[in-house]
Amino acid sequence: MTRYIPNFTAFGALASQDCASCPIRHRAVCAKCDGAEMDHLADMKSYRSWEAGETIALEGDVLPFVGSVVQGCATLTRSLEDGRVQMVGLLMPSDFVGRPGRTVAPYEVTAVTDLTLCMFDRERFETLLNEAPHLASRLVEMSLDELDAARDWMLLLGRKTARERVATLLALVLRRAPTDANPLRADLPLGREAMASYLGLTIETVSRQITALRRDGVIRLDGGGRTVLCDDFAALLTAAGDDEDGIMPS
Amino acid sequence: MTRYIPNFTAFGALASQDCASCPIRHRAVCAKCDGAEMDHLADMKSYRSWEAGETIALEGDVLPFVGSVVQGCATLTRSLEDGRVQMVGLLMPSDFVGRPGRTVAPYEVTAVTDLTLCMFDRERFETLLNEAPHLASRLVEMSLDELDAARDWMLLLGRKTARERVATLLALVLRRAPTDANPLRADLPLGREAMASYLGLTIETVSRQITALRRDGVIRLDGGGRTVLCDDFAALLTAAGDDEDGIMPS
DNA sequence: GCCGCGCATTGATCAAGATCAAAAAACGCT
DNA sequence: AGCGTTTTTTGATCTTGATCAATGCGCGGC
Repeated sequence: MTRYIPNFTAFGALASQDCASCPIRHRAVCAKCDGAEMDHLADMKSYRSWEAGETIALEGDVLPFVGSVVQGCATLTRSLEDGRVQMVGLLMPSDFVGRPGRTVAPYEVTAVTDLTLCMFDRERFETLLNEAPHLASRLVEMSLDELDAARDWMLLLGRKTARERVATLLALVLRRAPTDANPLRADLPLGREAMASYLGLTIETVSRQITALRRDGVIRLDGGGRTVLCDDFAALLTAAGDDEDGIMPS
Repeated sequence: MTRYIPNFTAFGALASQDCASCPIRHRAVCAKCDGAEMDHLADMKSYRSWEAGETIALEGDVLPFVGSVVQGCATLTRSLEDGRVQMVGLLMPSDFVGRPGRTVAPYEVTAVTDLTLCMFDRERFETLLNEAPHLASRLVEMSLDELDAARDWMLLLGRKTARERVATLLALVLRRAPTDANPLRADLPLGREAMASYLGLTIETVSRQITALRRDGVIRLDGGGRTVLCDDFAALLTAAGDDEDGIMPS
């Protein structure tokens, strides 16, 4: 039974196969393939880094690569002509980036922390995809998980209250945090503005709801509001309006 | 250059390859494969119909098949414990249903009109996927298109006004309508309740916004509010807050 | 035609969150 | 440490869409 984490990081499911850094992960992708194909993958890789705040691609840019996050954190955003912005995805380590079969990025990709990507030339990756059925069918599953996560977020954006939205995001970040110790603790990769953008709210509302959750003893803050602590994760999930515990049968 | 329709129907992209009914479409999927595989597909198919209003699967149900819509219209919905419901997808003819690699349906699937599906046994389809790389890599692209559509909808749910949401949905329905004649005309497959569910609004708000769009001369109604007419599609797109015309480079 | 039911529209009021505005922390820099 | 910048918090008010409550309309049955 594997832990199902309902967010935009389903591509990271690969990382559950004993590999945290990029090269090992891509080896895991091809676990069912023979050694030759693994070498082929290793051969195609390159790395690149961006600083916090840098734009990786604008809406409509040609993206010549696919790849995955090695370190750091990036956001995907879509916007309206008049400047309204909605974040549609949050990329964390081990998440997949890019679109085999499509040249153009349909949303803006921005590094929110210093970021390193492991990249493959898109066309060569597509060729590989056509030759390695296990890789392709794994990628289908991953895309569909990603789709489920997007649809979960639609439920949040369409029906949840401000408090539930904020609690949901905090729970998501805490779940993905490296430490499992009690109390749960995680550094927020996103500032208030990015959180608001992700949640379909304004900065002020996010701030007020965080204050309210703190007042109610559901969470504590540290490090100048950049670190969340949680003693009672069940209470946080209740505040998120969604007390399923994220365990799913395969 | 193909028309990019930003909704949940990206799976229908297959239908652009000269095939409207299900068997032909699946043949198109395997256009690059050899004839034997096409026959294999034909062999595995079965059909089933549901009446308007019937539930096809509940959240958490085991879905033993994958397939596609031959005729009619279905909705995907996700809900919170307290009864709040959000529609997360609208399935129209030629759209794909189901999740290779996953047994459980993560949302409720309901027929909104009389509906016929063309189905494949899920496990046999997965086997096929592992054997036919072109099919798998095509399915990756389709899933990613579907993901883009879901993320477009996140922008709508997170940032658009009630008027923009309603206009967006009407534009979407008109775009998918069979007739291209002027004035544009389409029967609404969804009642006000389903529209509200899709748009993250209430029935009353949807009704008021439709009235307002009618008052402003952007649309007309017919057939007791079940048919939309539109003389000025550009005006509708403007009201949708998103006047890109849906043309996308491949 | 007339009745009854479900669906859609319209109206009055309310409340959650947005907006406008200011104060308070946190952080980087010299 | 001191200063300026940026981010976060807090406060007051306004607006959009939700809620509560009728009313209207279309359609099928007899």
